[in-house]
Amino acid sequence: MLKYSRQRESIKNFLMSRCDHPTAEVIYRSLRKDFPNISLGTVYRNLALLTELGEIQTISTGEGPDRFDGNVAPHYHFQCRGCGALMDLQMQSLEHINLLAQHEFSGEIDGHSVFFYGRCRDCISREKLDTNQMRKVIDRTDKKCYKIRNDS
Amino acid sequence: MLKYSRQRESIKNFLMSRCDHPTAEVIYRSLRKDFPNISLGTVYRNLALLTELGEIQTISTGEGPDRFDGNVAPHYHFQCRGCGALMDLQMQSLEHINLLAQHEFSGEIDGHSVFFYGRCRDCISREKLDTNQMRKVIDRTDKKCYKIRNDS
DNA sequence: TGATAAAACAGTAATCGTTATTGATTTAAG
DNA sequence: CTTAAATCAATAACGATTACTGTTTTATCA
Repeated sequence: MLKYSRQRESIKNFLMSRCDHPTAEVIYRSLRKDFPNISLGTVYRNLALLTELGEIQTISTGEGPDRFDGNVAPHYHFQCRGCGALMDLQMQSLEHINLLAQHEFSGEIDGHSVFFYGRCRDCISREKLDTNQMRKVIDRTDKKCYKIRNDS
Repeated sequence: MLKYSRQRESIKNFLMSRCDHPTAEVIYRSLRKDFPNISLGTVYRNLALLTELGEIQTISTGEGPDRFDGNVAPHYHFQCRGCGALMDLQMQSLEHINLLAQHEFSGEIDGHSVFFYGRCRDCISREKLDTNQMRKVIDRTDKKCYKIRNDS
């Protein structure tokens, strides 16, 4: 039987308030403001539990620690080769690639995971700066944190 | 300066002889037949070096240890949810998905990684067996180990 | 060849991210 | 309010990988 816990609720709320897919460590450091005695193990345990319940998503990037996503609506991710930032992509579903993969395959394909790589806008700006001998930044647009809707 | 090493050559040869994307541990255990004193650190160091040189590929599955692939020609992988086996897929390139991802994105997308999931043929057979109260296997086709050509 | 320097080695300790264990605390149901 | 189970904090243990150390191998050049 699942019992309520303030720590778990707080972890979920924190994740839903962010779009940068924080690590367990980042969540831990933030939650210590509200729960000075919370332990990293509690964070990991609840992240695993919430993932099992389907309330959040665990994202394994294959480089460094896992990232966590409060948005369980299907969507794809981009990771910047420059700064490592992980961000959501607004794009259609790629269901059709399952059929392409199935075509010459003897097993049963029922899903896929896709990551896109490249440079984020900020790193592109920074590179231009570097090649221009650190010319001053004139206008620096802020990073947008858009939400992909869960319902619809 | 890069110097020849028998251990490194052997690791590369071993990887090129297989299509099951072994882990460092598996490579290590196999190489101990030829090099009784080889250390796991040597295997890891050379796998990292060979990857850097572009002679092999490191595959991070996000579940358990990394896998290594002697085939650096671009191709996609399938992982079985039943037995965890990682296998090559024969399918066309998915270059076009980069454009789909780029469409509403402000950075620059230059690559992707795709994994497919499901059940391999062997696990599907095993499941049928289970539901049929372990009826005897009549004909069991062997696992094929095909090679995707590096040249073309 | 033999001497030399750099690279690679085996062996081992350390690191990182994560999971498991323990005895105390919190939750929810009677 | 009692009780049992779930959760907790603290900490130890774990698996995969990397770093360190002193020795051996490789390639260069005398």
